[in-house]
Amino acid sequence: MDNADVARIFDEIADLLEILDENPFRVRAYRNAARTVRVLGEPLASLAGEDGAALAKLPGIGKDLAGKILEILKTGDLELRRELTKKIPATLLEMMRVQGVGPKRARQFYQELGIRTLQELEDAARSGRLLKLRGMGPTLQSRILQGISAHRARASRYRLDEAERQVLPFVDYLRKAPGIEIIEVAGSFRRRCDTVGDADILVAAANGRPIADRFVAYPEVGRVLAQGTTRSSVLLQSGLQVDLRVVPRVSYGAALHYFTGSKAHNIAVRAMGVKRGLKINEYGVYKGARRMGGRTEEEVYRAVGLRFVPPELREDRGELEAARRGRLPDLVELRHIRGDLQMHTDATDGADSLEEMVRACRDRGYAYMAITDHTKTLRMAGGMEGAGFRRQGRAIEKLKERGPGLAVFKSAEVDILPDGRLDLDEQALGTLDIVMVAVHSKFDMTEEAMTERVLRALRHPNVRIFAHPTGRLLGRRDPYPIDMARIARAAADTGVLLEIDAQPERLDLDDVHTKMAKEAGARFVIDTDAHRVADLDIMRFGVDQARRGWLTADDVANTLDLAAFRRLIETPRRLPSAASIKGRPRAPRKRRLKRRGRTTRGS
DNA sequence: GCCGTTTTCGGCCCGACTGTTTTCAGTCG
Repeated sequence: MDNADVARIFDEIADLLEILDENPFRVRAYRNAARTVRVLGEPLASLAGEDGAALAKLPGIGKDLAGKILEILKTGDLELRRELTKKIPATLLEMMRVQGVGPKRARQFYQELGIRTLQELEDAARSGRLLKLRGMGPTLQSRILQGISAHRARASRYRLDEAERQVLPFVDYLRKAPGIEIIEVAGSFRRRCDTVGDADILVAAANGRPIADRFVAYPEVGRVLAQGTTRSSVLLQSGLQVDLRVVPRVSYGAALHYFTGSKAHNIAVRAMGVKRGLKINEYGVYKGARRMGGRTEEEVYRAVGLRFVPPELREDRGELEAARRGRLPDLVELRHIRGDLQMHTDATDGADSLEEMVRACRDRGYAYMAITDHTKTLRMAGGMEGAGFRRQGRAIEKLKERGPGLAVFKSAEVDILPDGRLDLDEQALGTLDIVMVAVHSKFDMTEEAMTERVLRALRHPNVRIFAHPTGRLLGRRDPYPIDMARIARAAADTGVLLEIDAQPERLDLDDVHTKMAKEAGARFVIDTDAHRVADLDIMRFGVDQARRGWLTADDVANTLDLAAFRRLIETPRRLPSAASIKGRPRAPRKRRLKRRGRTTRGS
């Protein structure tokens, strides 16, 4: 059982308790615990110990929930969950995923009509049986039918780049509505989450009516879910839900803060307001009837004694405590990036030539770049043997004579073989300026075996960068099992740089692992893994994720100027320490103090 | 079920829209 399994069980219990109309704060406690567990960088199992005392120090997890985590880790399930599912079939939970069906209606369907599954609900709605229920009319019944078909059709979340392609043209269209003073996309899109569930467009305007009218008339709209003067929602034909909010200019900052979220961050900020006798809502900050601010986000934060928190950090992962202490990180920006360290050419699976990639990097103003074609085991990508890299090396040398306008490093994305050896002979490795390693095969190993495989590769003295460390492909392939906490400690120990791969379907490392690895002392590179010239422009997605992982420019090696970067890669790497060689987890660090935010070092 | 610059007990964020209801419950974000 890993962290995600524990989180899933806690969420399931929250749903079941909600259907049973239990104390809503108890429900929230389970949801909070699920969230804490889900964003925890290291495995619960390594933190648990015998009595779970360290678990009870995690935010939102007390003695009881710590015990339940231990129970899940030991038995794979919870007695409480089995008890609850005796009263309420777990199949009701899928019904609650349908828009318009919440805990009350799910229970009503089950208790009064004996409906247990989504299919039974659809049958009942089609035959009109739902109309017998109190509070249920023909409109709701057909709305539920629509919700069921949308639920079946929908891709659950969109990658950030896919969401951009849909939302930005919509914003351009909406911009032409009369009376718009400001328009901006908020929500997880503004926080630059790797995937987006729905898009929130926020508008400042005196009169919301004409804006809502234009909003619902957008040609790509498939269905209008709601339309009001301040809030409207549509479902695009693609399945993406887009919400519109219109507020007066004077409330714009409070509304932007609120609709940017995250929900957990907002709740925490509002709770801080409550302690100061303030009410914070999307229209402003109020003391009694007196308005204290809300025109800008800065005013909202100032009201609760905080500095402005960049949207990428607003996940209630310690940013409020850091803001209170004036220790928010000065986040890395796209303009800090001086070079791109992973890209492919037509020598393997890239589309463009060496010369074209070099010219494109120079045109983007970089000071340096690295060519990282694949090694031989990756046959489907046309991986090369040592001879191929020597040939490419000569081509790079020749190019340099013509003065390409930036430094071009000879590199390779070397496969880590299943036993941890590298897929390139020592002689060829020695000719490269930078050795990057990655896993591309045999993903089905155990976590222990995969971790040892990678650790062995990282101990090779030539290795500088570990690329896309978990191998995930958003929406297509789960990360392979690997103990990232151990990998991060080894990276910190040896000076191997961890990659944040900017491909929107990778974004690997993700934000949670990045923050954890930073706290372990690791450093990073952000690169595009470009397979054609146009891919070089996706660097910004990698920077977004790095920011979500709390990285500053100092944490990212390819923000160094050429001279400093050259020194870094020409300095022999640190040898791994004994602890790292044995792969033994270090003694638990003194951390995870009770208060949220104390888990992160200042930056 | 958690938590403590009011507290170890009594709180726990806040508002909009819809459909059904003659005053509000349910859902959603």
